[in-house]
Amino acid sequence: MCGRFFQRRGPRAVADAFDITTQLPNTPPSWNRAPTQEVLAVRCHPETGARHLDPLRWGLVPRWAKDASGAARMINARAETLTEKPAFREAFARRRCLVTADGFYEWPQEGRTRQPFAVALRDGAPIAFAGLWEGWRAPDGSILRSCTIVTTAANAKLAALHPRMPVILPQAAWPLWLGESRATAQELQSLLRPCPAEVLLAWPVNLRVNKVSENDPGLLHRDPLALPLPGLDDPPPAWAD
DNA sequence: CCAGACGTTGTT
DNA sequence: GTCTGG
DNA sequence: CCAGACGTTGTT
DNA sequence: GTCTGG
Repeated sequence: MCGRFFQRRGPRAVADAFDITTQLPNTPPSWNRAPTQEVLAVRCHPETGARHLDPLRWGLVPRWAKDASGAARMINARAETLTEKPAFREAFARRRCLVTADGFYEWPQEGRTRQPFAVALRDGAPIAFAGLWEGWRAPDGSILRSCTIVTTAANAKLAALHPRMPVILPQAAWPLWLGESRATAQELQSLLRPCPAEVLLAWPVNLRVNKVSENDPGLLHRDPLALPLPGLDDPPPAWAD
């Protein structure tokens, strides 16, 4: 699944990677983005067609929610049931976005020690998670914009860590998912599959990542005490501080 | 009709 | 809001 | 996802 | 155990 991720790049670099020419938010990089926090999402403005990079709260709050407190459990949406679930159906049809990241964390289920792993693209490129967003009107009249990350079955690489993984969309799929080019629900659904195992790296990282308050580049360092796991990788050399 | 849920994950 | 359960 | 709280009364 | 907060 995807319950924690990291984004080493700042808004400027993210905007460059996603061809954003509109105004930039000042959301700082983070090595520990957690549910209920701000994440950076790419959205296509329905009228101008322009791409925007916007801060959204991670954890979708449906329009009909009475308060925003239940959001922490709506951090993921299963790709297989997007069209059925009342909480996501409308957003899937009209409010899709790309949640930007440089990688994510997984905590393997089996095992006594909950050794966290980082997962990233082998080439170090920015990641676009398939996302959905919603606007929720708070009692005071303000609008809370929130989002969720779509999950699918794990590929061979991640199956050792977890049965589910976030949907990572290739650049070619971005216009369709963002609604910049017309797509049927079936076409959109076909984008929601696991990315190829070969493009991913996974390595054990510092246990400090468990604590949301810990947030520095050192979280991504390989944990020297981690037990061997089939298909384990080394961190990208460029990331060793 | 009204009331109440509306989500994901994984657990023994 | 919209659907399900009673 | 993990970490941390989880309660009321009345007391000094 | 289960819920909330980050």
